[in-house]
Amino acid sequence: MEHSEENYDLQVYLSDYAKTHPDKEVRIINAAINTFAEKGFEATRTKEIAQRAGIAEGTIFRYFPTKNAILERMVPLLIRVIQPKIGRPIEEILDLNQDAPVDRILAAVLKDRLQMIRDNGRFIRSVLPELIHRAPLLDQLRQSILPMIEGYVSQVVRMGKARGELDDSVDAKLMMMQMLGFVLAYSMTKGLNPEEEARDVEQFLQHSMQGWRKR
Amino acid sequence: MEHSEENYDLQVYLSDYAKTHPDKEVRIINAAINTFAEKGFEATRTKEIAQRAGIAEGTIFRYFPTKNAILERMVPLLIRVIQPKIGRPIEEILDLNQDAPVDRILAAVLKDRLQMIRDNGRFIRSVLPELIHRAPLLDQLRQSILPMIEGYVSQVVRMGKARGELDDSVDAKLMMMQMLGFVLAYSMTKGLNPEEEARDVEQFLQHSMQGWRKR
DNA sequence: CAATAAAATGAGTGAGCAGTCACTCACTGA
DNA sequence: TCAGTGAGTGACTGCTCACTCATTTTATTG
Repeated sequence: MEHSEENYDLQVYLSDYAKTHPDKEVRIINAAINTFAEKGFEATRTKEIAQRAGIAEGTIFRYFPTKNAILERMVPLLIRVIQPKIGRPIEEILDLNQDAPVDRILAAVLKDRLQMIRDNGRFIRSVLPELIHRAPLLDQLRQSILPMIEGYVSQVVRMGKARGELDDSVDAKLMMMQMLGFVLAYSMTKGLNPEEEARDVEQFLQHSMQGWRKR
Repeated sequence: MEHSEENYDLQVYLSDYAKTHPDKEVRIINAAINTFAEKGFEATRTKEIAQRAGIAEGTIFRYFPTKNAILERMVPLLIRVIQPKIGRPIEEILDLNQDAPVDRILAAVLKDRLQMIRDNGRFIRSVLPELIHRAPLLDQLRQSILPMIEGYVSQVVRMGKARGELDDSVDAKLMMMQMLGFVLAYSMTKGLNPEEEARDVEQFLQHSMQGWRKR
């Protein structure tokens, strides 16, 4: 399908899991991530997962009882990969850079989100589409992500209001939706290359901040 | 799955197709839309489509060579359903209401989009998820929708600039992305009920317009 | 009301595939 | 040196399900 794209490697983004779990299990998950991302869960044959992982088909079932179980294992792993990416940068910016203007903080956050999606695109694409008709797994993902984003955005909003940078009418939920919407629309319509992205983020924030600024 | 939701009926939203095509064919498509929306394409058995359509399994294959062909037929139908919904209201507002302020036009457009998604949610949910790993079909859908939205938004932007309501720096593409993003984020996070939606749309536009207005 | 054509049916078929299991063999430790 | 172990293997199995087709039902025609 997309031959140009490189294989995703869990080792890079979740090295502690890769270190504390059998090599073969990690190889199976990696093979599954990449094949699911390319052709989807249903169209992926366990035979192909085995081939890509460089093992025999039967070995898969020593580590996972069913094909489904591979997908189920992937959900908490995806959460572990993206949750710290959501939390850490905001905390860093809030702690280390207390006096940066709000729009600089938001710009850094947006760029960081888009970078995260660029880095983990394959992993996200392998899991997310399959969750649409698996409500429990989707909820698991949603509930571990959305409240966290909202928490951080309202922290920024409180700070901005206290400093008199943001208008009192600004609602954290709506602001989160505007930012989430930007990230979503951007991921869907653009090819996600870093240079033009940086420009677009600036332009988006320049306009959005006008609407949020104290008046 | 979601028992509360009513069955989607193509007849309601594409009556000319329903009139010019065999009754059984329309029944099959309706049954497929609703079953795909509930369990997804792969998990849907042709037997179940037949049962819901009130016909025998074999009859499906008199109207469609393969199960896949049902999905492929659905894509142009979805386009036919949502394309006029995108075009007509904007044209109406632009033609009949030349002197309405830009933010009123945008509010009407946004509300109309959200209503369209509410009306055709089942149809969209039955088709869209299945296109993620079928690039040609997805492109077909994207290319018939995105340019149209962009065209209309730039029309509004040109008008707004000419009237001195919108700032010269406003970029139609970015504005489209902000609006598309709002619709996307809204569809994903909210339960889509009309009353609170109207309030949120107003709030969104109130802030966004601050950023777009002539200064 | 035959006679013929067309449409509809659903039991049957077989290709495809997740999951099994009898077997292999590298390694261990006695 | 060799019995014991268990991770690893891949041919095999049993089942599912999209699709077929011989038969039945319904529509059309003279």
